[in-house]
Formats: sequence, structure tokens, C-alpha cells
Amino acid sequence: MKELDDNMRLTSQRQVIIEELEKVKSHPTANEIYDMVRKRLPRIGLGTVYRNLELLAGKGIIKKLEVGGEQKRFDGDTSPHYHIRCVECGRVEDIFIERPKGLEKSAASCCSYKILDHHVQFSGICSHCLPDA
Amino acid sequence: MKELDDNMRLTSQRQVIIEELEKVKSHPTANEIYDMVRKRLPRIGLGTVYRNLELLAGKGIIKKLEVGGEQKRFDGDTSPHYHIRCVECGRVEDIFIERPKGLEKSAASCCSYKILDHHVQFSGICSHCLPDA
DNA sequence: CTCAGTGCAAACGATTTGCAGGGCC
DNA sequence: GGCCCTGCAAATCGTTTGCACTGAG
Repeated sequence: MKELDDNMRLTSQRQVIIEELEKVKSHPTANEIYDMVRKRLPRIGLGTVYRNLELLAGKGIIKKLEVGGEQKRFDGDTSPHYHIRCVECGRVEDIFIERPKGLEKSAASCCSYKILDHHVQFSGICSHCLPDA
Repeated sequence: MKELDDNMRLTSQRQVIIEELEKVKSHPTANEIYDMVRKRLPRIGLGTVYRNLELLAGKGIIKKLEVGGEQKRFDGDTSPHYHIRCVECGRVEDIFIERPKGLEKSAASCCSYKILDHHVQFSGICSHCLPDA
């Protein structure tokens, strides 16, 4: 696990949030994380969960996903990978494929931005929702 | 402009929203669109703007962007293209590059989803914000 | 004339924040 | 002992919705 720095304290709340997040592959929302964590720390507040998710994401210890939908989602796996989102049920899963070569380079050559990163967001229908429709 | 269908009426509110959205390249938020439209229809309500943006996006006449950040943004240009978002000021601009070949295919081969679409979201620092930092 | 659409205001859901107390270093 | 962090509750922000009225067809 990456290091917390400075005068940042490793509280039990922080520890449990990180552990629970690394335990699942489901990209939970803040509220879902709150529920998971509350089983081990019943007195934790929702505000604390939000504060720590934001803070840990800032340190790169977890990743905040900007995948659309109503709520933000969080990922304990910080390795580079893409995501797919089921348009029916909102479920988000990982897509591990090679990053297209030269993608950021060709983007850079057509705009004046300093490019920092990119993310590919697929949308589709998951196997669970497919039988319907 | 694409057709409204069924018993959907072409009200002045709808007309003005579409016109204003096609006029700009800035991917405005609902509130910004509200401001733009209000200059021509001072009595329009914010609820009407939201209702129509949602409805027009459903018809494919405009596009709702899921680009992260706090608010949803809308794009009058429905042709396929990507976006870049400035992490400093939140500005969103278009990226017109070729869609990587086989991207959706390789995603399909590593998950059980029926893939419908994909979007590439770049993040970076725009020329306006670059001098700083 | 009818019914989809509107303005308005209240409701809502996700997230943030102020504050007083608690506990790590 | 100082200061970071917490729990709690209230506040905020974006968005949605109920309702009575309006205007397009």
C-alpha cells in the first residue's frame, strides 16, 4: 500500500476504508462504501467517508471514477485500466486492454492542451441484463 | 435539424434551447444554457430547461456529456468526437481524432457485455491555465 | 377544445461543511 | 498539549417533480 505523507494520520477509519475498497471489484459509490465500513466501525459518519475518499484519491491511494451516472464511484485498483458501464443496471466493471498507441499524442497535436491522462469509458449491456430488453 | 416525432410539440422554448446550443462550442451546463436562453425568453423556468435538455438528448438531437465534474454538460454537435477537460478550470473542448481501430472489439473479447459505444475522455491543462502552476 | 408543455416552488439526493469534542503523536 | 480527525447535523448544489395554468395544433 502506498504511503500516507506529512502529518497525515493513519486512523482506523482510513485503514478500514482502504481495506474494504481493496477487497471488492465492484467500484462502489460513497454510500456503498459507507455501508461496508459501518459493519466494522458502526459509529463512523458519512461525512468522514466522503472526506477520506476525497483525500485518499488525492494521494493516489485509491481512484475516483468519473464514469457518469448519478453518483461518483471509487476503485481500490489504481493500475491503469478502462471501464465499462451497463446502461441498464449501472454496474461498472474493469476492462483490461492495451492502451491504444499514440492516442494521447494525436490528441495533443490537435489541441493546445498539455495532456495529462486519458480514460476510455465503454457503455453496454451486461450479461445479467442482456436476456431482457 | 432532426425531426421531433409523435405528438411532441415544437415550442419556442425548445427551439431557442436548440438554437443556442448549436451556436456555441463550449459544452455548457444546464445552468449556463438557462442563462443563454433567458436572454431571449426571460420567463422560461429552469425546470423547463432541464426537462427539454433531457428530452432532446433522448431523441438524439443534442448530446448529454458524461465528462465528470460536478454538473452535466450538453453538446449541440452530435457527430462522434472525443473531449478534453481542463483540470484547472473545468473547460471542455472537442478532440477530433480517428477512433482507434478495434477498440470496441478488443473490449468485447475480454468481457461478457454487449458493447454499445465508447468515449475517450482526455484530461489536461488548457493554454489559458498553463502559464500558472 | 385538448393535452403536451410551461412556470413556479417545493422536494430530493448526493455531497460538503461548521463545529465541538476526541484521540493520536 | 497541539492539531488532525471525527461524528453529527445543518447547509449547499444540481436536478427533479407536483400542480395549476397556458398555448400549440
